[in-house]
Amino acid sequence: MGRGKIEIKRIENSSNRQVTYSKRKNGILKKAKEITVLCDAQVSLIIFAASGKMHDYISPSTTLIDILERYHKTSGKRLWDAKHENLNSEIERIKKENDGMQIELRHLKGEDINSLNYKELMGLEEALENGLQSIREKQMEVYRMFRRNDKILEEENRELNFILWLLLKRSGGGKNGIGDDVAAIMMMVVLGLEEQQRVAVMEGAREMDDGFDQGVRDFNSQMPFAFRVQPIQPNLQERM
Amino acid sequence: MGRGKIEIKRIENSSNRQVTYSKRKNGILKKAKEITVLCDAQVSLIIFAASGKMHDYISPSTTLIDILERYHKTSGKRLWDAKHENLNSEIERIKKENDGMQIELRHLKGEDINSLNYKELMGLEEALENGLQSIREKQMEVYRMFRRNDKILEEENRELNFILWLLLKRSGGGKNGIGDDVAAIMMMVVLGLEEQQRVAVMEGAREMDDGFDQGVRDFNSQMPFAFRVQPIQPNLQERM
DNA sequence: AACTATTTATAATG
DNA sequence: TCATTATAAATAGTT
Repeated sequence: MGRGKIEIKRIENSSNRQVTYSKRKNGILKKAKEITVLCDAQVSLIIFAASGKMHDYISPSTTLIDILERYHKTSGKRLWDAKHENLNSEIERIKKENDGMQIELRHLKGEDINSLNYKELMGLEEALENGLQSIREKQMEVYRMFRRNDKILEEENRELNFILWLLLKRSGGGKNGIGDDVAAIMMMVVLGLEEQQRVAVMEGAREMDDGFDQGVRDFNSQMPFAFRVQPIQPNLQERM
Repeated sequence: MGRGKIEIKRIENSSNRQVTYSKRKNGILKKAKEITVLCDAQVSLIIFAASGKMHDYISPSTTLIDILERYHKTSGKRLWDAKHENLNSEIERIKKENDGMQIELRHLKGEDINSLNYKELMGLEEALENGLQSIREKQMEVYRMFRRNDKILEEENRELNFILWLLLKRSGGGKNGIGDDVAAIMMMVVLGLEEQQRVAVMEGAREMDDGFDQGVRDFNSQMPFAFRVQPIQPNLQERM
């Protein structure tokens, strides 16, 4: 239906092909609309050009989904069912796993155990005992960490208090005494020191004092307060 | 394109409509095939007649699924995704539930507890202790059931053995002895009796015997075997 | 994109 | 439903 008859085979000339595509595409769309109106038909027409451009027509009385559902029913062909079935079977699988775990959990919590036989009860008991043991070991570990931390803190506290006391005492009376502000600054410095350095400062402080033993005794009986310091174990707070 | 021009509106004459449908349907299918070949296009065409009859054409270089997938990508329209997404989200949901339970299970078994804080460890411990307690109560219950059952069986056994012994002893020598066959029948009868009746029979048997105490003593020392009887508690086997 | 010669589709008819 | 045919519609090649 044109100036000349053409064979139905791929149009090699690319631009001709494109033009013909455009014309015929419009023709088909028009025909699809017409048959819909004229004959009460329902049409789903999707056309992809070689370029990737898409054109479609769906009869207005319906939807593509509807047509596909009817297509599926009528032709019996699969379409997207495969995917659906995969998903469905995966859901089934996971649900089963789920149920199994749920039961196991309930059993471990001592629920729904009427249906269990003696052997199963023994197995459960063992599992629970093992679990309890692990938990308690972990708790003990945490406890030991606390205690260790406390000890370190206590020791540090004691040292710091002692230094402070020493400084304050000297500041008050002796000829070698230092001022309150200097004592405070020294404390801040000491607080920022590493362990070894702090020990060195301690040694120095001892030598500064006239009678060390007496100083310790006085310190133990007179020191009325303690410093707050940060815990040495990192993450300790998180564990509380 | 016919003997006369027609308006594009529903053909009221049913048979005309049907004829026109048939002709135009063929026309569209032909055009779809032609554009496929001429222009490298990919076409999916599904037509439903008002009668319900379906006709379709899918370009041979592709599949309907493929076209629908491309349609989905290109147009962004939903299609079957709603169902799909529902399934997917359910899978997600269940998987999460699953993971949660898995973690809980592992924790209850004392695994992967390094990340837990002290409070959580305490909670776990309590849960395990509760579980253990429930399990042990259940075990105790089963144990008591066994013991009760055993006691009842033992007692019954003893009584039956005693009766048997009594009968056999008399059957052997005394003037009041009964025959072996009669003794066997009596045993069967006694086995079928209710508790109270059996006790009554026992009493009778005692009176039958000349010296009851001596009889019991003899029985205890001479009886060489025990009867097998059915357990009284039903379902006891299942629990083993 | 428009034009138009020609082919093709199809409405009416038998 | 099938075949025929007059005519409308589609479109290939051209401008």
